[in-house]
Amino acid sequence: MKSSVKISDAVVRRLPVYLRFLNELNMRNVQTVSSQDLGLKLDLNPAQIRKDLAYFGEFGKKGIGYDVKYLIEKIRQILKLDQQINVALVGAGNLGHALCNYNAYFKDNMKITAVFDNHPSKVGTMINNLSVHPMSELARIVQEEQIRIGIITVPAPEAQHVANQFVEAGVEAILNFAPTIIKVPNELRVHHADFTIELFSLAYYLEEK
Amino acid sequence: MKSSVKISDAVVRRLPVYLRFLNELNMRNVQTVSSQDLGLKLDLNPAQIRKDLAYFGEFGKKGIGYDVKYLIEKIRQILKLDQQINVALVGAGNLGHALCNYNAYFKDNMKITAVFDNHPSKVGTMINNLSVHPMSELARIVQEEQIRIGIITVPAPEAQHVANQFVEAGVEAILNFAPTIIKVPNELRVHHADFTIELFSLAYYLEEK
DNA sequence: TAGATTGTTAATCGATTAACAATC
DNA sequence: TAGATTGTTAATCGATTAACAATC
Repeated sequence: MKSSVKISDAVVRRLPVYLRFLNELNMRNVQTVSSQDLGLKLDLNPAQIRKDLAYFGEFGKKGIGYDVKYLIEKIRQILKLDQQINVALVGAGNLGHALCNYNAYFKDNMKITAVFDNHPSKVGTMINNLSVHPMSELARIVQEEQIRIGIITVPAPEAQHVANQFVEAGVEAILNFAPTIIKVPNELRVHHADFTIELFSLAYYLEEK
Repeated sequence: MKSSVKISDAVVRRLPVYLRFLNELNMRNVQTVSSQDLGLKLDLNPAQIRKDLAYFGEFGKKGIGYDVKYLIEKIRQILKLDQQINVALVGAGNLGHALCNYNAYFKDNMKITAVFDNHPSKVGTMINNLSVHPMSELARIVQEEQIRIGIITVPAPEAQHVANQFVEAGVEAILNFAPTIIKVPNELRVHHADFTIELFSLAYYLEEK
């Protein structure tokens, strides 16, 4: 792993895409894959894939390609998915519910281990095997369960407030689904999963009527 | 509107962000806003904002800034949100449900007008005021209701199949929430709303433990 | 008029792609 | 050995930012 070189966000975001397809190949018992194969399937330039991977080490074999199992292991290490990462979710609506359903899919790396919501009709109910806690317990549970990532699935007007509480509780990163920009201290990382942007920008590409 | 110049996707994706904040300003009865103000609030470079807008026309006034109401109108035109755009959704799970709840939020521009799911326990149930149809009715309803955008909220293994049916039914664009890459003919536009990429890439930025 | 702010050009920065020696 | 494919450098392409004349 060549440290010192700053890896761009564009590169980091392609790693999960590689990982997902590699897992698929592995399940089909494919041993080896070339950047050519990957590029074809993922709509990416093979040179870009090789360059992305080369930031982190020499994972391939000239003339052969990449060993699928080995590359999976390496990308999991790079993304820190070789350790369990606990996640808390605030907002037990339909979206929050949907995300909890992914727990199975994530295997044992990245796991939603606590759900919060302040609405009286939600507190105490169960989502899968997790009970919904009131926000007053956020700080305590984040500490006790060593939760490192917070997911926000509340309506936009409440998102900043929830973010503040996550910051105070000590999470290291936030994934915000609310369609609004939240401000946090520099040492935290925030990603936005804002589908309204995807949907509205899609409209731009429709044919003129 | 200077046509001929190809507008990059990065520019197009910022337009909904501008629009959202402008709507907020408008609701607070703010008359005018500068690229400076916008940049501060949206974490963007003011020069970039001016350049983005200038691709489409001269919307501002030197020394003053942009008229909020006027700019809202213009961006809505650019994004084609000044006409109603009907949307179909396939996959009546929690995620599909969550998206249907946004209908109110979208006012009358972009509207989910039909929901589909092939699971017997779903067909015929109601989501808000929409009844869930079987997939066999997709083509007919897309035509009858002039649906132009398809949203996919089914599990990954079914996503490509649903996409094919959308293509056949004649939608112009697809928003795919399934964590897999779908292939469609070139004349269609596909956007991916894949939160697993956001979540996994977030892990990369956690502190080494 | 003086201050503010646009629209736009030029400069910079960064990301993608092509090309190819090295080598399995 | 011949063919395939990597890792990496150099070339290209595109996006962001700085700077500033124009002007409200």
